[in-house]
Amino acid sequence: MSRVDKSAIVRAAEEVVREKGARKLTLDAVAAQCGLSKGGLIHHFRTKQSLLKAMLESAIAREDASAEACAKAGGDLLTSRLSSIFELMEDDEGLPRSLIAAVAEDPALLEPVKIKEVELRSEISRTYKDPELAQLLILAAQGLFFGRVLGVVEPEDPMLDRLRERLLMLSTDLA
Amino acid sequence: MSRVDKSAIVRAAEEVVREKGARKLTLDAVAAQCGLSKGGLIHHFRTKQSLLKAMLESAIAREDASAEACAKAGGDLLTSRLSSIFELMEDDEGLPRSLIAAVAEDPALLEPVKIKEVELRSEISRTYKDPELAQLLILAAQGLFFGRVLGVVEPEDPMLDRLRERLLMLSTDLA
DNA sequence: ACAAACCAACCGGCTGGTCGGTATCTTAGC
DNA sequence: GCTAAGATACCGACCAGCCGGTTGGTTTGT
Repeated sequence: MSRVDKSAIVRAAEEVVREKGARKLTLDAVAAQCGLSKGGLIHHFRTKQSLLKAMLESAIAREDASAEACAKAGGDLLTSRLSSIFELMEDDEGLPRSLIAAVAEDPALLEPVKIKEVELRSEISRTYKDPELAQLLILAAQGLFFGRVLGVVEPEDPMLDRLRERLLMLSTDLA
Repeated sequence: MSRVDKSAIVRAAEEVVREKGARKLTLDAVAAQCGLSKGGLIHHFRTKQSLLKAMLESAIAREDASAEACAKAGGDLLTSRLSSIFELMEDDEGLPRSLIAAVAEDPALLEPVKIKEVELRSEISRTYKDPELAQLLILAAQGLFFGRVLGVVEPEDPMLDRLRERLLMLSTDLA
């Protein structure tokens, strides 16, 4: 066993980005955050890129899990996805932070995100009578999400709740 | 007179980000791009932060000008804003690139963007009977916009045109 | 004993920014 | 109109700190 595992390192990296910004996401900073030497950190992730990749994968997995949980609870595709986006927003901002860090470092790292997105779109096209409108609802949620990522939307903004309500309403109308 | 002016430097910086990514936006790279030595560049922008700031301001000004032009042509507030977002997307990606570079370097640089956003929101609340729905339309366009910034939406995607049509339709319905 | 986990010192390249100088332009006084 | 003087634009060598990654070794678990 090890004192820390990979997921703890990923969390530490997210914490660093949240506290100091994507530009300050250095191996030293991550190592310090999880009480490891840089050498120890490198033992787990041989390059910084591989750490970024793990951060993205972890965030994607979390979003998928969240959407699936909502789907299990009876929500349709659109509602599940919308809920998971909002959950990510309220939650910990792990994905957004990872996104910024990754895209700044190397845009190619976003490939898995892109693939997920394309899958979602085709799934929507297959499921809904009016796929464009369904798309737009997802996009609106994502727009809000990015607004929070960039810090242009305050977390406490009451408008946020109203918009979520409205989106979920429109979503059930569509089903 | 000078061989190059500040706006030329800003354009060069955008070009660097577009070609090499936000992480490679270095003073040396920008200097090379506009045929200047680093010393010459520093003469115009004393720090990298001030260059980033100028990039953001330039991008914001461009978007405002675009929206205003559309408003002059008879569009209402929402339609104008939607059009300007789509125009930015097709155009040169100056703003998106600047956004990424800035947020990676120092999130505080986004303050002016945030202010603009808040203004727009209150303007929408004042103008429309159903401000939430108007908000959602803007957000959807922004979501699309960020999708392009991150490279998860292809520029040639035919869906893009359909979504734009749809958004503009919904916008005129709302007016 | 063997491997995996971890550490601390170190290195080379990059990057933001400085510095001392040169070239080009502007202005003033004659 | 000409020139001296000051300002502005620009150059390129240089530096100090940072950062990703290496290495050679020590500890820890089995």
